[in-house]
Amino acid sequence: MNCIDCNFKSSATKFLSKGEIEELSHNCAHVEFKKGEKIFKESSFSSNIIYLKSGLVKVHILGPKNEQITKITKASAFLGLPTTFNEKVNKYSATALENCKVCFIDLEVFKHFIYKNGVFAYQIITELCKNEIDSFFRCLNRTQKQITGRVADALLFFYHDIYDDKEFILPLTREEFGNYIDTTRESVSRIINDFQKEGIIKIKNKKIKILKEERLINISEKG
DNA sequence: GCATTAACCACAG
DNA sequence: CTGTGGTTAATGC
Repeated sequence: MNCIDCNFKSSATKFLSKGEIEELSHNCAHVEFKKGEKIFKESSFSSNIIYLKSGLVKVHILGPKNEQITKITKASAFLGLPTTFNEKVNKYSATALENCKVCFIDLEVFKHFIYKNGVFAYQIITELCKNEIDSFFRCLNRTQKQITGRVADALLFFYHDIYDDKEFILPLTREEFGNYIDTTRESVSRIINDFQKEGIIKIKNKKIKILKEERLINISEKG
């Protein structure tokens, strides 16, 4: 496996020197996961940085009551920075929502790049900052919007950030959808059906088509 | 009080 | 796994 020819390089990896790419090649394992498989597991040992090359993933933590879906990430992205960088044990799990291609990068080698290559480090920091801002907004939305607004948010998220298409297959069960936006599967069902009755979306099982984006944005903003 | 919101429970496809 | 209906608790006019 040679990383030079990889078509899925992260914005950071593009700034590695020839020698560094070579070093990466020798310390990186490519693995494929099928939909539904766990990529890494909370409270298990890990000494790798995990990079998602293609596919879609849910990141989740087991809470006292149920599984909380922290975020949904599509490629390309680093999955296990905060969980591995200064920790021996994973603080959360990641599960494939679609078939995924993933690279496991040796932590020591990765750290070495950070020490030696400033531009590489800068790119990593940029990604981390973006993640933090995203999580701030998700926190805000979760706590200050009511469920209708959160469902609208999530639908717009899938449209804008994940599929870039008004019609898509929801990669989550109703239960997971609930865990993602902090509510119950029943509420998700009801609100999605209400949206359909009002002609805002069209839904058949997991297949969703957004008909009135304006209305969704409006609902999302109103909370 | 009365209405709204949302969780919980139960039952049925 | 989903959808629906009834019930209940909390919150807001």
